[in-house]
Amino acid sequence: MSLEYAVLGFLNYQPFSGYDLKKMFDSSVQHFWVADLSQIYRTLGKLSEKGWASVEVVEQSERPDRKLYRITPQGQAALREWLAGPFPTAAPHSGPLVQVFFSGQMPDAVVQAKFAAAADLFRGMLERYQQVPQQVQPYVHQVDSPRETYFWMKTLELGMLTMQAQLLWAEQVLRDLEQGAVPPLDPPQEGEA
Amino acid sequence: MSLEYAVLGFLNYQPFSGYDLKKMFDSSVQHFWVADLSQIYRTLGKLSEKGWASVEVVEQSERPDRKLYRITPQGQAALREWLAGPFPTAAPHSGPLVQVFFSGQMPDAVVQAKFAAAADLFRGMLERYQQVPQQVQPYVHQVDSPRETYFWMKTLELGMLTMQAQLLWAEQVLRDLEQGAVPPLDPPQEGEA
DNA sequence: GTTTATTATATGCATATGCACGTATATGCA
DNA sequence: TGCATATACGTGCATATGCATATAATAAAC
Repeated sequence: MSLEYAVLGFLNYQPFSGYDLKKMFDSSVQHFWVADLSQIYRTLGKLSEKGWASVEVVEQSERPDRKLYRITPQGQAALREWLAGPFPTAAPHSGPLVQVFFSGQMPDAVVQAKFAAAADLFRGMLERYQQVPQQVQPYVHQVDSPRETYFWMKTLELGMLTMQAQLLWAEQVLRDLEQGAVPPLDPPQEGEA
Repeated sequence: MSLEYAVLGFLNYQPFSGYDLKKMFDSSVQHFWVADLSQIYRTLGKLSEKGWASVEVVEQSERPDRKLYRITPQGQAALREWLAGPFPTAAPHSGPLVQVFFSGQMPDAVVQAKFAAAADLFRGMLERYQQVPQQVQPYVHQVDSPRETYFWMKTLELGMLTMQAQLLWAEQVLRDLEQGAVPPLDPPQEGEA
């Protein structure tokens, strides 16, 4: 449901085609919302069905036609209503933490490899997050509102804070493993002895 | 997909009925995986279809019959394989952050109310997390493995760290709002003037 | 006395998402 | 020549999830 309003939020800045929206998503909110292109197209379809957006076909020679979507007054009203409403709290579902929860069933070597990979992954994510300001730069100029920029940066800040926390947490497990601070597997393995 | 392995992970400790699994989920992994009862039943069905779990109907007088699910050797193999495999990285989708991202379109009063509510929500979550150790206590005794307990507690620790970070972050926005550190809305409103 | 909660299992339906694939044109690279 | 990539729009299918609802018995609360 939030994708609908994310798209609406972007359309409230300026008209977009689905293809351009995908770029906008990838360069601005990738740290908290990864949007599939097909999902964006489906959402745009729903928005125009509801009358929350209007479509204009822009013909291009040498390139496929573009469909420019523009937010309607009804769309703006719906967006405002949603933004003023309660937080869309979703139940958490973390696959990685499921693995961590049951990691005690694996030997140290496997756990070590897993957390080393996780730490690398977190470091990579952090680096990508650090590039977000440059990536949104053109949009910051286009929208040209310090207030918007403040909240955009706030979402990035939270992403970096939590990613940093996850990295530190994984590194702590790695240290515990090195120092023998993780209780050992009771039955060393099964089979040979 | 991870739910399947979460259920399998619990079955690897001891046989469970769907109803009891729901209680296990709610008292141990609620901070990173909230499971719907119907979803648990469906997953158990799939597990026994695959031969990863066997079913035993336990008849009870005065209560509905229970279906006790037991992990099979194939199930144990599948679990081990998954646990040793890569992290199941899922694309992030945060509805709340979508709202924050577009909050600049709302006046200060609305934003203030939203972040105050968010901070309250985060505080409530933190309190619930703090009760998890007591809630898992019986299971800690049953499973009786310091190694398992270590990783169980690690997931809780990460949950508390990130929740704490979110709370601090929301309180910072609230302070910015109070101190006028958030850039103002350009067109005060629309309509009257 | 009636409603609600607890124990216990399940189906049905709407919606969201991911991934594969299909269509079409033009450019650049090997 | 062939293949990948960028532009641009989608459909189809499998799966996951949430919520409502059905069934059925007992016990407690109002």
